Amino acid sequence: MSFYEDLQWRGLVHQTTNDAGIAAWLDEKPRTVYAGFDPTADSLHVGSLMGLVVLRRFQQAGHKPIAVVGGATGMIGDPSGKSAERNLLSKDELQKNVEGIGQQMRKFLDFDANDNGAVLANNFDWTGSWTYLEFLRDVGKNFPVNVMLAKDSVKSRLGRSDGPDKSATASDDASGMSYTEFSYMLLQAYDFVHLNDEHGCELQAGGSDQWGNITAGIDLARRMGRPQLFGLTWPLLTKSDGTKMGKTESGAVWLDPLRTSPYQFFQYWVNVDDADASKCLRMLTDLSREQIEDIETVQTAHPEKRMAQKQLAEQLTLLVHGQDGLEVAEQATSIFFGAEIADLNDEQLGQIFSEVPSKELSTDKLGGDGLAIVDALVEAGLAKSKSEARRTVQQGGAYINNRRVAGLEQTVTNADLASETTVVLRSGKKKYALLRFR
RNA sequence: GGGAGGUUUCCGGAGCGGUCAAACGGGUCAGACUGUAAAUCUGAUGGCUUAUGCCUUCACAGGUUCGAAUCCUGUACCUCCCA
Repeated sequence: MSFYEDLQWRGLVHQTTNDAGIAAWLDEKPRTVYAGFDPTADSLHVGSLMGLVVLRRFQQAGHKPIAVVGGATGMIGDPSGKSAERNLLSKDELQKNVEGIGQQMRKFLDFDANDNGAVLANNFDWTGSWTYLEFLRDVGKNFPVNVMLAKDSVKSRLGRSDGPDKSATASDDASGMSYTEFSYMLLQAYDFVHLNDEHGCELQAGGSDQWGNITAGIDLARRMGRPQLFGLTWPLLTKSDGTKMGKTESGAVWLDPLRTSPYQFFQYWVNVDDADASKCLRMLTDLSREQIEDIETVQTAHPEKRMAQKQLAEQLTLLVHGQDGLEVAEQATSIFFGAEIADLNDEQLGQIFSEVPSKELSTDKLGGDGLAIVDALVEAGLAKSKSEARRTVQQGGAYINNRRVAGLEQTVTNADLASETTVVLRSGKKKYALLRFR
């Protein structure tokens, strides 16, 4: 199976600018490909995973990937897929974000390979020093406004309902767009030309919402006398219910362990719907076609084993957080789902329960008869009042180190320390809190 | 400007002088079931050293009564109707 066929099988090809020839073109010799990333935060999130994984695949197949962080375009805001004008970020914020993102990319791309080492570029570097007049003369001149107006990304924002897809063009939220956003396309188009000049980049990949920007770049290159360039888009990663992948009630799922812990990250994937799991396996993991098909067979026969979700979580956590992150996530998972907590040290507990609230108490409390379970629950913040704590215990919903509390008379003593200083309390299925005794 | 009505525990909403910490529904929290799902079922749901006890709560402030969320007076806010 060729590289391109593999991409297709994985469902990573949505549209290309040359369906007939691109497979052979990619096989012919190593190509240079680029994809852009939005520096709206100092970390990437699951939404950006597709781009990273696609570039990674290209690199593994021998092609040279360029990750472009939009330091310049980020100052303007891509109107594609947005329904409203975007807030602009300051230069400093963007600089910080670009650095953070570049760091994360190292996990996906090899920047040191000899022949096809990945390149990280920031388009602010080649656009930041432009003057307005230069830009208008060199780039703007090559953009017919009527063509720009015909792009879906523009059309939907202007609320014109004469597009090919009338239903998607919600004319009732015609919020309009500023001249600044209108110009976004020109900047991204020029990126492609620049990368072709500097790195011989011939292919731009992006999400399907980037199609208009990609073709704009190809058009611009032609008008400016550059070679024929190519474009490829992947489908947007959506869930079977139509919503975006990588969002939880509490916000985006980030790749930065400080924003989304390895455990939470792992859990996100374990909880993916059955209907979406195998799609994600294909698109996002490095597993081979055979492996994935095996998993799918098991999944169909025994959905309750959640094989696809487990594999997905394991593969992606390993990729994003490394072996250590995966181990912590798995350990945390077994503990959060009932395994008894014992024989751990403070450091392990601290990692596993990093986002669990904790409270420090004096060691004295453990002496004598110990600390009454009801008081312990209140101290740990798991119950608002003693009455509430009492109810929880009576209903069998209180746990010390994942062992169910037998009754109201039970106390927390030295024997209950799960590590040097810490007792893990739990109320109900998922609510944990730590008591640290100093 | 004239007229009518409302304000209750997280929300909606009963309550019409004692048996009201206050029906019922929703939510929430526990438990069971389960695939770390959904649905369902069970229990709990003001606080207090769990008590046939005490304290705080029915817009706010006073009053009548042995006794008030319930009656009266005033204050604030809200809704509706007629101009």
